[in-house]
Amino acid sequence: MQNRTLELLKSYHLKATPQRIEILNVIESLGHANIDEIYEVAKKKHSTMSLATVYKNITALLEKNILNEVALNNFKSKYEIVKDRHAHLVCKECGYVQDIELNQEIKHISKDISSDYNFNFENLELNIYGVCSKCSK
Amino acid sequence: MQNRTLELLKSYHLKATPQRIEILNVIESLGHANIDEIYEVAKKKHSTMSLATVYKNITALLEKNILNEVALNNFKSKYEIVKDRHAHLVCKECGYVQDIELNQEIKHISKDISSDYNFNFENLELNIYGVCSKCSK
DNA sequence: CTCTGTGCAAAGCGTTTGCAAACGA
DNA sequence: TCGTTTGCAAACGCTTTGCACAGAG
Repeated sequence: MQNRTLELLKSYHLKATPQRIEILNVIESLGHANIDEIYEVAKKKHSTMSLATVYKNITALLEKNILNEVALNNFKSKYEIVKDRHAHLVCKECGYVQDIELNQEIKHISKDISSDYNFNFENLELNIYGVCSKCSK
Repeated sequence: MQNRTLELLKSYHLKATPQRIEILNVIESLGHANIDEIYEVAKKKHSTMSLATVYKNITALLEKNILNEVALNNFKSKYEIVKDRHAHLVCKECGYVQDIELNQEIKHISKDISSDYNFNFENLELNIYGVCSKCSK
């Protein structure tokens, strides 16, 4: 797990319990994962890990902006470590999410919106749905 | 309700029941609505309308691509009548969703992606999160 | 007339909550 | 030591399902 994440935990007075660290490790290694995936993988290292613990931690980490929710059509939300702006390729078949770079043009949009629609911009989410190479075979 | 929608129902052999038409009317008039909102509003005209009917219809209409799901961070999914590409302004406070035009630049992205990532592009969803004018007062 | 759609009640799941014990700081 | 976190089990709420009846085509 990144040191930055550990520091974030400290700064928010969230204790670095083995369970919490394991959850963060799983999310980092998978890139994006839903509750069940996190639970299943984390349980391998931490046999006593409970689903309730996963839920409680996800909620806490979302509140502190250490994690980000990725709401998906047709699939359960996935979670990712907060990182710089990027877009998602989402496979409609298997639900796999892949990060791609967000090009400069799109980043501009935010400013325009704020003024055009009297909307207090915070962040932008671009999800591109389709079928991944694996599933289209 | 648009005639186009009625034709779509016919072409898919979905019966134009009063309940189904009312549900479509509610979604069209609200723009975007979640299950409960649809149920509450539709019930006003159709006092016998049941929640199960709403669920079943939403599922059927999604399958036929007459409706589109709008998955949201922190809120229940909303549904909209399928329409041309557009983006969403999403208020983090109240969950209100507003359509905005999707500019030309973004539409280009789709083609690039397909080749760059060996990804079979289908559609793109751009959600811009922030606080609406009403909530920022 | 046929077959889809509706409404109800029950079943099924995913998620949250309360609490006692464990544990990090 | 103190306050947070964990794990369990129960509670909760949303969604789905089965079935008999109604109704659209």
